[in-house]
Amino acid sequence: ESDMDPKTQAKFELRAKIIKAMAHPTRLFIVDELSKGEKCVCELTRMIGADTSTVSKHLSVLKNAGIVQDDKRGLQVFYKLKISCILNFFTCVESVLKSNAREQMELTG
Amino acid sequence: ESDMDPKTQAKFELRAKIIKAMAHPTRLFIVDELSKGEKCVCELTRMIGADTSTVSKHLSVLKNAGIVQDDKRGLQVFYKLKISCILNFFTCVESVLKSNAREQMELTG
DNA sequence: AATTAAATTGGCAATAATGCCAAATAGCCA
DNA sequence: TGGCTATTTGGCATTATTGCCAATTTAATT
Repeated sequence: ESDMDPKTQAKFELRAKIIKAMAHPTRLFIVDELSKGEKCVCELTRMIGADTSTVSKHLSVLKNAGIVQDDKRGLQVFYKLKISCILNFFTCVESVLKSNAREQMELTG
Repeated sequence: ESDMDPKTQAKFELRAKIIKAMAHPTRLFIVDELSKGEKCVCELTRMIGADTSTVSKHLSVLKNAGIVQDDKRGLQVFYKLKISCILNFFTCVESVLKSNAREQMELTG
């Protein structure tokens, strides 16, 4: 009866996992920063202002999803974007926000 | 010291909210279906095979984010996509998945 | 008015995500 | 080796998300 058979379900779960990896303000910030070039965990930690372990875990979520890749050089681990189309997310999210704002304006007058 | 001042924080939280709305297999399925044309809650419920209230709540998450819009006609409420660039998400997610699969292949041999 | 169908809302238990601390690991250098 | 720095991992309390049931709302039909 339903169209969400196990195969379809699995397909969308796989896709959701990738998007879920982006669905956090800190991780969006990280992706935004990495779009400008690779950075080590220490620098991202400084920028974000959270515990190193917290940042490390956010990075592992992104890495696990296949969005970033790491490169250990000496004591530091450098992260960089693996898939740049991820940045298109921002463009679209921007237009959703713009549309929402316009709507708010119309309601407020 | 940190770059994540309250303003920047708020900016990324707003963006995360939109992406979070997409970060669920059922909601991705819904967006995918709506990309083919508007559908009523009843039809989506049939396709998904979950409780009506569950589907309704998923729709309200998408609506709240500004991704879909509803239109009540008689007994039914029809939902449709409000922002079509959302579909670009799928394209990029697809390439992440493809890249991940390729990597798996290389590891497996 | 009563019934029925479609959808939303409230409530709640189960599960998942988050972020800190503490501890462990890895690599450098004296 | 010992100490130091960068990072990851384990553990855990707090909070958020999810999905079902029950109850309510809305609109059509008899």
